[in-house]
Amino acid sequence: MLRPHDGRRANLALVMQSLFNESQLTRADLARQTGLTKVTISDLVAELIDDGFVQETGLIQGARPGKPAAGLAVREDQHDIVAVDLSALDVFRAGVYSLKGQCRMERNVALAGRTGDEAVEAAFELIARCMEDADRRILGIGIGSPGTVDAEGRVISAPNIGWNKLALQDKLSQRFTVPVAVLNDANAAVIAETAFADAANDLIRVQITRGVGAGILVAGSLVLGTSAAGGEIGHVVIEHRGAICSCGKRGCLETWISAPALRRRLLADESNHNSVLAEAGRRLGMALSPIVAALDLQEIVVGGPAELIAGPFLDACQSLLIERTHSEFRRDPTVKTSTLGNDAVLLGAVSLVLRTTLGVS
Amino acid sequence: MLRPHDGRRANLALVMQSLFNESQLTRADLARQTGLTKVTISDLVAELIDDGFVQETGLIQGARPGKPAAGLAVREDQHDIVAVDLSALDVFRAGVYSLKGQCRMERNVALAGRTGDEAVEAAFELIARCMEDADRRILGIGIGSPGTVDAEGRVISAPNIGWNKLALQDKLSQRFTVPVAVLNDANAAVIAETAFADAANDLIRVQITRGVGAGILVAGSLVLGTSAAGGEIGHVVIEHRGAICSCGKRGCLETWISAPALRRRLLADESNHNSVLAEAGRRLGMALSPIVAALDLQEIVVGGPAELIAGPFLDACQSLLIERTHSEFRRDPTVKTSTLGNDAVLLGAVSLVLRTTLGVS
DNA sequence: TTCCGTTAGTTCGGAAAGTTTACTAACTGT
DNA sequence: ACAGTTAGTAAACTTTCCGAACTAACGGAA
Repeated sequence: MLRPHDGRRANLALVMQSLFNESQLTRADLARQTGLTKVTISDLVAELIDDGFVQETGLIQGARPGKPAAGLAVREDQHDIVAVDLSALDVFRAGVYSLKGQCRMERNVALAGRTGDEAVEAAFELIARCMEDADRRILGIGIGSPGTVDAEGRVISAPNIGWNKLALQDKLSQRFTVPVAVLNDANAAVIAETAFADAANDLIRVQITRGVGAGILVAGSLVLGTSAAGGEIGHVVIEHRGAICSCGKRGCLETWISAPALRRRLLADESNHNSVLAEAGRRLGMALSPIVAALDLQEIVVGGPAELIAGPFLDACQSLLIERTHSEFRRDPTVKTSTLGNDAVLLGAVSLVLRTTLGVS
Repeated sequence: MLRPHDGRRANLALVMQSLFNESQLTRADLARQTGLTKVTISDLVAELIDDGFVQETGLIQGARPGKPAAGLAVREDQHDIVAVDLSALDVFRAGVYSLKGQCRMERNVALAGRTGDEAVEAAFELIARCMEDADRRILGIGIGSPGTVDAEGRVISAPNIGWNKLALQDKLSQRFTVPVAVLNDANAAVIAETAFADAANDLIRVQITRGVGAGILVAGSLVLGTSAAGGEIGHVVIEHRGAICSCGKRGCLETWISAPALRRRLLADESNHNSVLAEAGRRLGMALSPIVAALDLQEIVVGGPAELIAGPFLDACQSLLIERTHSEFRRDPTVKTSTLGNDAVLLGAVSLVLRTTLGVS
C-alpha cells in the first residue's frame, strides 16, 4: 500500500539524491530538477534542515538579475554511519563513516576461530563499540555478510562462519535503536562502486578471494534472486575437464580463478607467469560473456589481489569478452579493477544505509 | 517526483492486481490483502466500478456470522486491448483481446516485402482496422516489435524490417488517442509467460526462430539494458570453433541452435536425429548456465518449433544446466517449453498494456 | 423470540501533502 | 527611477488517506 506519507518520503529522497549528486544547489535548482513546485521544495528542504541532513551554505552571488539564491548542501557534521564487513576470514571489520563515505573511526576484532553464536556475539560487541565511540548521531548500521542473505537481512547460509537462517538484521534491530540493513558482501561491494566510484547503474562486480563471487546491478537494483543466491557465479562449471571443486562438481569457475587456485597455478608454472594469468582471465571472460550479453552490460569491475588481477588477467578477460560478445548494436564492455581496494564492502555498507534510510543511491 | 495522485494510482493498481490474481474478492478481503483501510478500499473500488474495470458479482452467502459480503471481480465486458506482433518475417499480426487475454478478433496483414516507412504504414493501417472493428472501449495498444526497443518505445534498430531510431510509440500515440506501449518481441513474450502461463517472476524465456533471442525478468522487472539490448544472447560465442555467423563472429549461439541451423544439421546427419538435438540443447545450456547462476533463476522457458525443441533438445539443455549450476543452496532449474505457442508475443502485448495502464503484471 | 457477538461496509470529520495564486525580497540594466 | 527577472514564502484549496462511529445483516445462545 502507499500512504501519503510514502510519497513524502520519496520526494525527500529525491531532494537528497539531487544534493548528493551535486555539491551545491538552490531551492530553485531543486524545483527544476525534481519537477516539484518551489513551494513543496521549500517545505521539504525545511524538514531536511530541521533533521540535520541539509544546511544552507550562504548566498550565491552571481552576475545575473534577480534575488540571490541560498546555497544548499548535504550536512556532514550531524550524522554518521556504522559500516561492518564480516566477510574476511579471520577478522570482523567495522568503522564509523560520514555520509559521504569518509572513514572517521576504525574498529576491528580478530575472530580467532569463533563461529556460530560466538561469531554473532563478536559482531554485536564490535558494533556496540562503534556506537559508543561515535560522537555524532548514527543514521544506521550497514552490514556486509558472507554467504547468502535474503531481502529481509537473514543470513540463509554462511558455511565458513557456521551461520544458518540467522535473522541477523532482526536481532540487531532489537538490540540497537537505529535502522539496520544486512546485505551479502559481494552485493554490498557492487553498490559501493556506483555510489563511491562512479560506476554505471548496470554493472557486475566480481570479487576474487578464496572463492569467487559477484554482485549484479540491473538498472540500479540489486539482483537478489529467487533463493537469495544472485551473483553466485563461483560454482558455475566453465569446462568439465577442470579440477574437482569443494562443491563436488568439476571445473567450477573457482577452481580456475580463485586466488588460491591462481597462486597454485603460478607456482606450478613459474616461467609462464603471464600466460597463466591470461588463461585464467579468459576463463572469467567465458563465464561473463553470456551474462554481459544477456544483461547488456558495458562495465565489469573486478576486485581482488592486485598482483593477480591487474595486467594480463584483466586484459585477457576483456579481450575474450569483446571477442565473444561484440555487436554493432552495443558498445564493447570494459573491464576495470576496483579502485576501492579492501574497503569496498565497508563502503557498500555505508551506501546500503544511505539507500534504506535516505533513499540515496 | 511523486504527487498524491501517483500514490492513488499505485493503490488502484494494487487493488486491480489482487482482483486479477483471484477470481472473486470482497472489499474486506482487499483491505486485508493490501493493508489499506476498509474506507480507502471502498473509495478505490467505487472509482474502479465507475471506470468499468470492476463489477459487483452479487452477495456471497457463507455459513458464518456477520453481514454477507459483496463479491467483486474484474469486469471483462467493457474494455479490450489491441495487441500487435510485428516480429514475424512476412506478416504483421494483430488482435483485439479481453483484459484476461482472450482473443476476440484477429486481423493480419501480409508484409509482402515492404520495409521502412511502408512497413510503418502497414502497421498503422492494421492497428486502425482493429480500432475501428473493436466494439468495446480500447484500454491501450500494445506492440511487440523485432529489433532493439528502448524504454521510450523507440525501435533503435530492426535490420530485417529496415527500421532505425524509429519513435514508434510516439508516432502511434499521436495518431491514436489511447495509450500506446512498444516492447521488443522477446521481452513481450517473457511477460506473457508470467501473466498468462503462471511462470515465475525471475525468468528467462528463450525464443528459437530464424535467430535466437531472449527476454529476462528479474524480480518481475524486464531487463532492458544500457543499450536496450537486454536478452540479446543470439550472438554470444559459445565455442570459437563454430561456423561463421552473419554477424561476422564465429561460433555464435545462433550458428548452433537457430531453427535454420538446427534443420541443416538434422538433414546432414539424419541417422542421429536425437543426438544432434541433444548436442544443440547442450549448447544452449552452456550459454544459459552462467546467466542462471548469476541471476539465481529457477525457471527457463523456451519457445520455438515444437518438433525441434520438445524432447531431446530441452532434456539435454536441462541436464547440462543442472550439471553446471547445481548447488546445495539453490533448487535446480527446470527448462520448459512455452505453452503459449505462436501467441506469446501477442499476449505479451496484452500484458504490456495491462502493466502500463492498470499496473497489473 | 430476543439479544449479543461478528463481519461487511459507509458516513463524517480530520490530517497530511502537494498545487495554484498571489505576494515579498533583492538583484541587473537602461 | 523603474522595468524586468529570479528566489523564496504565505494563504487558500484539492486530493487522498485514516480513525471513530455508525448502519446493515447474519448466526447462535438464553
